[in-house]
Amino acid sequence: MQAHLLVSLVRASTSNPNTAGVTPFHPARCAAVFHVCDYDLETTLNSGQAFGWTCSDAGWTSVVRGRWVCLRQIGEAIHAHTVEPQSDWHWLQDYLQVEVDLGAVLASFPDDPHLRAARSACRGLRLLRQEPWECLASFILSSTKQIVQIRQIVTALRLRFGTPLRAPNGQEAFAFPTAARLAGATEVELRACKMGFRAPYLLATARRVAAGECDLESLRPLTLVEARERLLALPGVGAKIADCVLLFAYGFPTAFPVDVWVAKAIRRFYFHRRRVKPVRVRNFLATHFGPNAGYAQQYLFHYIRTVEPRTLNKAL
DNA sequence: GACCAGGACCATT
DNA sequence: AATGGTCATGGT
Repeated sequence: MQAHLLVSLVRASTSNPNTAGVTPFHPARCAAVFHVCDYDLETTLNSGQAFGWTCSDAGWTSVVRGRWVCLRQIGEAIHAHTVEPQSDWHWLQDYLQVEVDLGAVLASFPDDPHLRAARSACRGLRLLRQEPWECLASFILSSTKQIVQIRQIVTALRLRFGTPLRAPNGQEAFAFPTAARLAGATEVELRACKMGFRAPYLLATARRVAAGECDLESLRPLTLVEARERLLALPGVGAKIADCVLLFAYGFPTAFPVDVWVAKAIRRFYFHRRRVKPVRVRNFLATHFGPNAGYAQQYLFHYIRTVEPRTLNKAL
C-alpha cells in the first residue's frame, strides 16, 4: 500500500492567495512539514549510517544535497527549514525516504525471534538515501573507528575543506568537501583531521573520483554486483564499506554490510555463538533475510549495540 | 592501562 | 581460502 505522505508547507511570511489553482503550495518557502508514521528521526540520524548531523536546541542540522537544513520531529511530523526558499522538497523527501512504507519493509523480514526483538527495539529506525561521494568518503574513514570518532573526523574535514554555505543569522556552514577539493589536498593535511592510516586511502579514492576514473553517478543504473565491483576497485574500499555505500547511498535493498557488530549478531543469533566458516555465513546472508536484507541488517546492528552493549564481549 | 572500534591490505600458510 | 600483522586515534 502506498505510504500516506502529506507534505504541507508552512506559511513563511506572506501568503499569496492567487497561487491557488496553479499549485496548492506557495512556490518558494523556507519551511515544510512532512507527516510521517513509524519514523524516529533521532534514532535514524544517530544509527551510524550518516555522520554529518549535529543536534542543538534548534534541532538536527546538516547539509543535504548542497542545502543547509534543520530538522525537528514533533510527534508524527518532521519540520524542516532551510535558508534559501525551496520551490520543491523532493531532495529532502528522497534523503529522508519519507515515502517508504516501513510496515511493508518490516513485514518482509523473516519471522524469527531475533528480528522480532530487533523490530520492537528499533521502532521508527529508517534507512536514509545519502549522496554517494559523502557516503563513500565517510565510510572510508570509518574503519575500526567508533561512531563518535567518525563524526569528529567528518566534522573536522568539513571545517577544513568543506564548501562554505549560508546558514541562518548570517552564519556560515560547511558542506562535505567535494572529491575535487580533497584530491587537491596532501596526505599530511588530511592526517591533521585525525584520520590516521585512512588518509592515503581517502586521498587516492578522491583523486580517482575527481579524475573521472570512477564516476559515482554512473553506478546508479548498474546491478548490485556490477556496482559493487566498481566500488571494490577503489583504494580503501573492501566488502564492508562497499556494501555500506550500496545500501546507504545507492539504495540497493539487499546490500548487507557486515561489520564487527553485525558479525557478532549473526554468529550469536543464528549460529549458536559458534565460529562459522565465512562461506556458510555468506550463504546464510544471501538467503535468510529476504528482499530487504539491508534493512534487516540495520535493525540487527542497532539492536545488538543498544540492547546489550557491554555484556556482549564477555558473552561471546 | 588494556581493550576495542560500522576494515583494508599484504604476506604467509 | 583463511589466518595474522599492521596501520592511527581516542572512547570506554
